[in-house]
Amino acid sequence: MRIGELAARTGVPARLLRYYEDQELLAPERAANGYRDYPESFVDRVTQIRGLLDAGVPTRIIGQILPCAEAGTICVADASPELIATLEGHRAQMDARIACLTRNRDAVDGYLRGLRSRA
Amino acid sequence: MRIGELAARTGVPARLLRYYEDQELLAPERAANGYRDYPESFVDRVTQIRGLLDAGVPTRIIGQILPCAEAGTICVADASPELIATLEGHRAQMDARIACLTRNRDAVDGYLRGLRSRA
DNA sequence: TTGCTCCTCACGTCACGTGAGGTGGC
DNA sequence: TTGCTCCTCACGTCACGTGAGGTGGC
Repeated sequence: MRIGELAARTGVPARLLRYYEDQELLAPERAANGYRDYPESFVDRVTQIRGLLDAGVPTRIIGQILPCAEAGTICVADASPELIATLEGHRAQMDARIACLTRNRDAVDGYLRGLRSRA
Repeated sequence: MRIGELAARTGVPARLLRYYEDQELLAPERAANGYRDYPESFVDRVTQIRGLLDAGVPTRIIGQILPCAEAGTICVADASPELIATLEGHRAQMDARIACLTRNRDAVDGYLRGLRSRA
C-alpha cells in the first residue's frame, strides 16, 4: 500500500512514517514512480513503533527491539547485557509512567467534575 | 528552599525547574544574592507538572490547569468551553496512552523473558 | 584558597509540525 | 485541465540535555 493508506489505517501522519524511515525503523520498497510501497505487515509494525515511542523508548532502542518482535520473541544474537539493562530500565519507567498517568487522569477527571458542577 | 534541594526532592533536574519557570509554571522568589527560593508547596506542584507533561499535556495547557489544582478543584472564573473540550480530549488521550503503555510494558516484558530464557 | 552551589547565556537534540515547490496518475 | 496523492528539501517547535564562563557562601 502507499503512504496515505498506511497513514489512514494507523492514524500516524505520513510525515512521521517518513521520519521513522529516516530513523531506519521502516524500509519500504519503492514503486517505479518513486512512491513508497508498504506491505500489510507494516500496519502492526507502525502500531508497535508508536506504542514504544509513547512509552518513552527512543527510536535508537526501538530499532534494537523490533528485530526481536519480528522473530516472535526468539532473539538471541545481539542481546548484549547493555540492551537487557536498558530494557529493564525502560520497563521500570513504563510502570512508573502508567502509575503517574493513572493518577493524573484521575486528577484531570477531578478538574472536569469540578468545572462541570459549576457550569 | 533552593533549586538544588527542590531538584533532589522531586527528582527533576534543576535545568527543568528553570525551564518550567520560563514557561511560567513556577514563579519562585529570589534571595538577595539572586538565588531562587522555593516554598514547600512547590514539591507537590512540580510533581503535578511532571505528571501532566508525562501525560502529554503541553506546558501551555498545564498553566491553565494549575490554578484549578491550587484552588482545590474549585475553579470557575476562566473555565472556557474550549479549555473543557481540550481537557476532555487529553483525558481520552491519557486513557489511550495508559492502555498502550500497558500493552507495551507487557511486550517489553515478553522480550526480556525471551532474552533471559536463552541467556 | 578549595569545593560546593548557584547564576545566565547559548547551542545541541529528539520527535515531531508545517509549509514550499514540484511530479505522477485518474 | 482539474484535483488528488505523492515526492524532497528545509525551517520551526517543544521539552528537554549539556556545556561555557562567572558568582556567592561555608
